[in-house]
Amino acid sequence: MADTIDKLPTGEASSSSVEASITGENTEPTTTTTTTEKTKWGDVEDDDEEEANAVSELNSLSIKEEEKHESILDEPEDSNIKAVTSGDTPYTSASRFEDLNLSPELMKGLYVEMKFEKPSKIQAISLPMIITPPHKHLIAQAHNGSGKTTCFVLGMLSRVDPSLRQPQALCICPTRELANQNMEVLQKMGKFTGITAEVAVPESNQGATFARRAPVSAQVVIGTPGTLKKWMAFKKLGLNHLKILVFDEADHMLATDGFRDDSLRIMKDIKRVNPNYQVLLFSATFNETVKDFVQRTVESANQLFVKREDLALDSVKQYKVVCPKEQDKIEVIKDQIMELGDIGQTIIFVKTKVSASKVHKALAEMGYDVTSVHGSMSQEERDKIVKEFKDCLTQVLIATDVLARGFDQQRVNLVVNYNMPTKYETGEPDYEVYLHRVGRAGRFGRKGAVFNLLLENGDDKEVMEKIERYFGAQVKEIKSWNSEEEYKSALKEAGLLDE
DNA sequence: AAAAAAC
Repeated sequence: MADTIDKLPTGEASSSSVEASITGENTEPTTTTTTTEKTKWGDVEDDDEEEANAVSELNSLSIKEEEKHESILDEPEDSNIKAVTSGDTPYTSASRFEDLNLSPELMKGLYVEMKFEKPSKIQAISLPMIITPPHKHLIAQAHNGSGKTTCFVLGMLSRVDPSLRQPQALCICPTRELANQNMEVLQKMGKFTGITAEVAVPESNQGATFARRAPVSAQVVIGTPGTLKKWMAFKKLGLNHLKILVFDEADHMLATDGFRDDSLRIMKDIKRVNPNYQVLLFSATFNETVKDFVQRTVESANQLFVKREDLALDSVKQYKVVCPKEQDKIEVIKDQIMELGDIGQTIIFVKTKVSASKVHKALAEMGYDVTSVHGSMSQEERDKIVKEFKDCLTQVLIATDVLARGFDQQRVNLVVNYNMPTKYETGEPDYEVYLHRVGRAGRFGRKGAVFNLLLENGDDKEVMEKIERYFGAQVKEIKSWNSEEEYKSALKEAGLLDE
């Protein structure tokens, strides 16, 4: 992870309003707090990082910060988060990490290693819910780049008993890259705690050596579904002391076209051994279908949701360009992006592994230095390409949706949709994937831009319109696909180019 | 007609 902190949005207090309502007996009005201190976001890893707050007195409920002025800072969590708590446990938003009763070792990790100053919005609200007994389940939605990772990583670390050398916390991720990235965050944040952790992805511990390996003694395990299932099936991962299970990108982990079967299986196996375990579901997106399913599946959970219209990141400007032919998309990338100079890093998303190779080849043949990642590459190759990009050794990365979710590289300022995201079965827009791709830019409130490259013929224009309508987002059109001036003014408007 | 995980 980068230790450098580049420009962080700072500014006067930004506030947002958070509503808390309660299902259950008590319905008390929420209290209002206004944040007036300066806000400074710490360097964030993947999806998030932050801290938590604590639970304070058991008064009524929670949490509400009303706000007035629009924030002048590009804070990703500027919009409302609707909180619904289950039962009568009162929670108070944590405005400081000190409110969370964390161990001194963990606090040191937050301040010294992570360089955090104070909890982000989602952290302030969710951490008390995660940490406070009776440790109810949590379904939490928050914006891309707003600090979700910190919520669940801190949640896991704070719940582990360091003296018990057994797996106690488990985190399931949709890709190996995300598992690795989350592990990096966990090790950094937990650096002074002595808590042990292990990644469970196919690449490690394989083949003949697997059968002979000792059962996991690491206290936190982060991995991908297949490998975790395998470890469990072979009794390498004991569940007896598991007290917390986290699903990163939870909507995808519980979608029928995602990892629902694996996820349900793992939940069931843990529940059989430990009925009182805690489940945390985190994602920036929960469409109505998945939301309904998870609400029925993870019962009596505390819930945090963001309205669809509030989900788009204000700091990331979106544009669309209609290209007459497929080849013109390559021309756009070549003339308008590769020749731009210094605007930070770029990710070009494509639909298939074959397109990834094609686009890569086309640009490479023109002499441009680009790299690409997709799921057919060897794990070593994937790791190498991703690491080079994270180390800023490469500027332009072509990727399939392997990297659509969760991938945290703060220097990504530009996202290009070479192909629009659509659902496999229906051809309908994949709204969630679109939002996640956009979220690869503008991490933690940074400025960014998205160029959607649409083909003149076909469904692209309709797909784009539906996405605009769905999020109520403003997507400006670049009228002439080959007009350098238009791209430049777009990038200036997005704040990526100087006047 | 697919991205991803992994058997």
